[in-house]
Amino acid sequence: MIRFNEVYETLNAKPGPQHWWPADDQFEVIVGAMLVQRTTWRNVELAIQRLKDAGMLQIEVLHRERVAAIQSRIKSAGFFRIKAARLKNLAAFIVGQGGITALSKRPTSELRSLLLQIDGVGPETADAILLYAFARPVVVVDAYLRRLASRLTASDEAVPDASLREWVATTIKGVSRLNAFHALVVEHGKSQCKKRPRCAQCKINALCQTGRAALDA
DNA sequence: CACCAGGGTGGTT
DNA sequence: AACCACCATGGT
Repeated sequence: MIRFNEVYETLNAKPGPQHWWPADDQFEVIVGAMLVQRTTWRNVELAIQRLKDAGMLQIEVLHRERVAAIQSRIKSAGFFRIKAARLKNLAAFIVGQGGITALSKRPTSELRSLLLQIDGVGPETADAILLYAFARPVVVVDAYLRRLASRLTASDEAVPDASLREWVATTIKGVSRLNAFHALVVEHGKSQCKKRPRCAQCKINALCQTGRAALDA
């Protein structure tokens, strides 16, 4: 297995963005999680700000708002038609569940299956919401982590998600560490070479060099 | 001009 | 179960 604590330390040694998922409240985190799908955070920030300016970034308001009005505010985040419909539906779901406070009282596994019922919330978004909005100790498995893990294996083999979850969970303990770990993985992933199968050609290869030494037999 | 970004869904083999 | 097209704007 891969010892991700060494990966963590390696990535953490490099200076990077500090407070990673800035938001005023839990709902803003959840909205951001939906908007950031297949989009840059930069474009999501603009959309969130435009929602705020219109006073729409509140559950009850968004729940009542016209889809067309939501669309016009989030265009910068891309896929604005489906995302607008999903945001409105998301607000309706939260209202139907008795609000964020009520949801916060649910056990993690139960909350996860609830989130997965929401249209537009898949495994990754659900885990990001659990970790960043509800502060649950959850491993977020995304494309960056998969690629990183495959590069830490001897011949760039794909690592099953279940193994990734298990390995990260056993080496990265606690909400704050899991929080920082996912942030580090994403930040590193952005600058990591995607085309080469090996890390030798990458601009940032320090991680993969040390990372390979972190492999168990 | 092509390619990509902190995915998910629905349809086809 | 493994692909596939699609969603759409903004940056490089």
